[in-house]
Amino acid sequence: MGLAKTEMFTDEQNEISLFAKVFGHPARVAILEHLFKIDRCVCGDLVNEIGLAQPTISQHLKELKHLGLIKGNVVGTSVCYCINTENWVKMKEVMIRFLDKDIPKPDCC
Amino acid sequence: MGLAKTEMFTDEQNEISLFAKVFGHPARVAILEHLFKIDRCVCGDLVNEIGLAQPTISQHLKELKHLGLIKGNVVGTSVCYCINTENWVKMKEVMIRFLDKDIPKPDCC
DNA sequence: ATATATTATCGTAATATTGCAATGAATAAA
DNA sequence: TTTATTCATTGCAATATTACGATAATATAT
Repeated sequence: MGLAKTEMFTDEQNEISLFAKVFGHPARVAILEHLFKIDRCVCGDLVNEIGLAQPTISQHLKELKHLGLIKGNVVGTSVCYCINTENWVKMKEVMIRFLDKDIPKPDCC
Repeated sequence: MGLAKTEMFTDEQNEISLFAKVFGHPARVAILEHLFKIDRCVCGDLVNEIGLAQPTISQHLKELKHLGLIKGNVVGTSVCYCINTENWVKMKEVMIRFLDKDIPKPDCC
């Protein structure tokens, strides 16, 4: 059905999957890496930087913003985007808690 | 077109997005967490544990296996799955390098 | 007011994902 | 050999995602 049955999972499992899903496209990874690299806020040169069409970039930005990982401020006719550092740190804690489990004995089967 | 243009991104960006995509469904998160929890290898009780139909679980397992994050050994009529610890550590390094960037100054825009 | 620039939204086509019933393959037990 | 058990695979329907052209919305400049 193309629809994840979220009701049968814990809130944490659903949260992890939502964060992971937004990282599940290289364009969004590239947008985030560029925002980190230039440190200060950014506007629409993401289109030039990445090479996808403007509506496509805009759509990816929307998803990142919707999850709270970036912020966008209107500056004149353009929009300045930047990392939402507070939420990024929270997300990082959730994801690292998931990734950083005790490793079981090797060759368990 | 529903098709990511992977050729315009770096290998690392594509790798990150592939790992993230597999975590982008709560069932796969739940499978992995259960495999970590019971520490020793696991077979088909994942269906009971999670509550999705057997073909659905089997499909998710296939994706996790395809990415190398789990291993599966045939034991009689059942199959024992476990974390592929070596690859998990490698994946973790890639993901944490992505997540753990220097945080820019707050309120940059 | 008009023109320009920038970004968001809408609509649409192509493809991917999710979930499961039905079925198949393999092994173990009777 | 027959039957039961377990898991994989196939096929399909429903939904989601990706990408972009066209267009709307907003603000600035002339």
